[in-house]
Amino acid sequence: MFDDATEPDEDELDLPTILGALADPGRLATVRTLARTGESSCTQLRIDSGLDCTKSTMSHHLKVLRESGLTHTRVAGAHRYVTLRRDVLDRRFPGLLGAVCYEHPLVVPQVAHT
Amino acid sequence: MFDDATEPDEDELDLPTILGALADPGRLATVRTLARTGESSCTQLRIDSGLDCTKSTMSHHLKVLRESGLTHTRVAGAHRYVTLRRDVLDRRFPGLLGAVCYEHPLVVPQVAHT
DNA sequence: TCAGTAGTTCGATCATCAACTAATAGTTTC
DNA sequence: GAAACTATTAGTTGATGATCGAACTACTGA
Repeated sequence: MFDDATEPDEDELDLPTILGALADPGRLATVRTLARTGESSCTQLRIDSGLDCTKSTMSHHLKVLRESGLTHTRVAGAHRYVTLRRDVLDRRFPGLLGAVCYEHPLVVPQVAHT
Repeated sequence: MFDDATEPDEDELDLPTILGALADPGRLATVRTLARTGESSCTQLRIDSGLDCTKSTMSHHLKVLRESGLTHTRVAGAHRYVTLRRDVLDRRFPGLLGAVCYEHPLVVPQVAHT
């Protein structure tokens, strides 16, 4: 009765859909956490991402990420392990993960000094 | 009575907000058109982007793009000219515009041949 | 001044989505 | 099998957003 936990094929990826999945601050934080920690679970991601939400909400976010094609879910017993689909995403949308995952500091105007 | 047509400052840009603006297929097409053609008007963008929508809808999309910080609007008489804020965006989110504006071909599996 | 053009705003509709509580499915352990 | 645990699903509510027609503002030029 549970989902197959399958994600779309590489040729089915849709950029607006992916951007929509990333447009939620919680999901963006989750993707960044995945980029940093690698494979993780629903419970662990809720901790590491610092999201203050219920399990069901986190589960919902993970479903949106999976169905957009951003993540892959590996079912193993009572656990589901989520990973970023780096290879696929880098092929279809080169530079996107990098641009989105790493915080860039605000450029502070510099005053020349000796 | 009309808007000031001002956009947020560089330090106010918010990535989820920008991704949300780009998550609409029509707005993504508009941004790509702007990247290709440079400064353009509401009417021209509606033609060049191939969006089948009314003026009011296009105006709404342009407002979302402007308020997200993606575009700048120059008011000149009866016209409003829209441009992509390349410099600002490339500083705050390096690689994002490139990843989002240029369509990458599907990689077709290759068979080795002599 | 009046008609025409460019673009915005208003108001309404319809769809989507985030969030929650509560219930359920499946696994592991006792 | 019962209990504990992980995670998903169902159902609801409230908010946001896409779209449109119509009215409106603002400028241009005859």
